[in-house]
Amino acid sequence: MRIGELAARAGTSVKTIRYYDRVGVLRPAERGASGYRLYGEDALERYRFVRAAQAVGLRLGEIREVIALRDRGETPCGFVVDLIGRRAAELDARIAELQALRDELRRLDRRARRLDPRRCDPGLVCHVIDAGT
Amino acid sequence: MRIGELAARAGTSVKTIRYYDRVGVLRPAERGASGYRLYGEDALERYRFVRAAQAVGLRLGEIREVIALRDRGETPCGFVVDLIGRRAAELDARIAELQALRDELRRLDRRARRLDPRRCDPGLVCHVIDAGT
DNA sequence: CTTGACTCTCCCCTACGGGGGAGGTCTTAG
DNA sequence: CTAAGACCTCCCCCGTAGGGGAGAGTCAAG
Repeated sequence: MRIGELAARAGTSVKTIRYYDRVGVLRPAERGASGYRLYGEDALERYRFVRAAQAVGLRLGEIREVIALRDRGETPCGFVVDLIGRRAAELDARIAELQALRDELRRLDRRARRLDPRRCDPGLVCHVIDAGT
Repeated sequence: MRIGELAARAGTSVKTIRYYDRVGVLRPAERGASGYRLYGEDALERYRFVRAAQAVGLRLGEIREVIALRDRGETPCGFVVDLIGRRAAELDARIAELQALRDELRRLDRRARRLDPRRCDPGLVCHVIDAGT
């Protein structure tokens, strides 16, 4: 099938399919004489895999590596578990960071309620933030 | 003082100070005859405010608005509290999202341990991810 | 044979906060 | 006076996953 049909059946845009070709996660089976990308039925399944992998936080570059392993006949499971572990660690760090920021905002908000806006120091931009430094 | 001295005293780069001028959060007091940016002592304090505001998640565009309010003689406290509230809500949503993803990764990891790599379906790219769809 | 839908490549654009470097001017110490 | 170092503007670059549109070739139906 051609790119338009694949995109329609996959429920995505032609641009996205072309982009996936470019980054190497979804290559067409072949190119027609006119240069058109031609895909087999398996392209649909492959597309769904890419989406599922993206949904669990893998980047297209990583997904490409997973697919390359598979195409070389190896089982990418170990590699995938590794990736997932690393992503989980990054995620934990990121969540902790955001939590800390969230706590800081809560603190600022409580302080803002205690401060009197009329007693704002004119030399500062805003005592809500300035004093919290 | 000129831009190099301000950057050194603030512990940042000249590029950053120029960028802050461009986006309007830290304007020089004046320009010398040669076009050089000239800053007063207060620039250092203003710089610190910008950093503090960035640290609590405000974007430069928002910081510029806060400063503009202040420069118009108004107290930006209410606006700042508003901004902080909105940022907190965004943060909550983002944290929940990342938590959900983290839980999904945990689930995948547990499943990967139960699956036998040797019984990977050759028709799929990776059963760890595929089956989780 | 023509027309309209489809496809191709190529290039610029998004958010965000700057970094790198070119090419030209200014200042200041020796 | 001259040379180094500081400064100026302007333009392109990073990451991520595409979106928008130009200009040109291709395919199918009427």
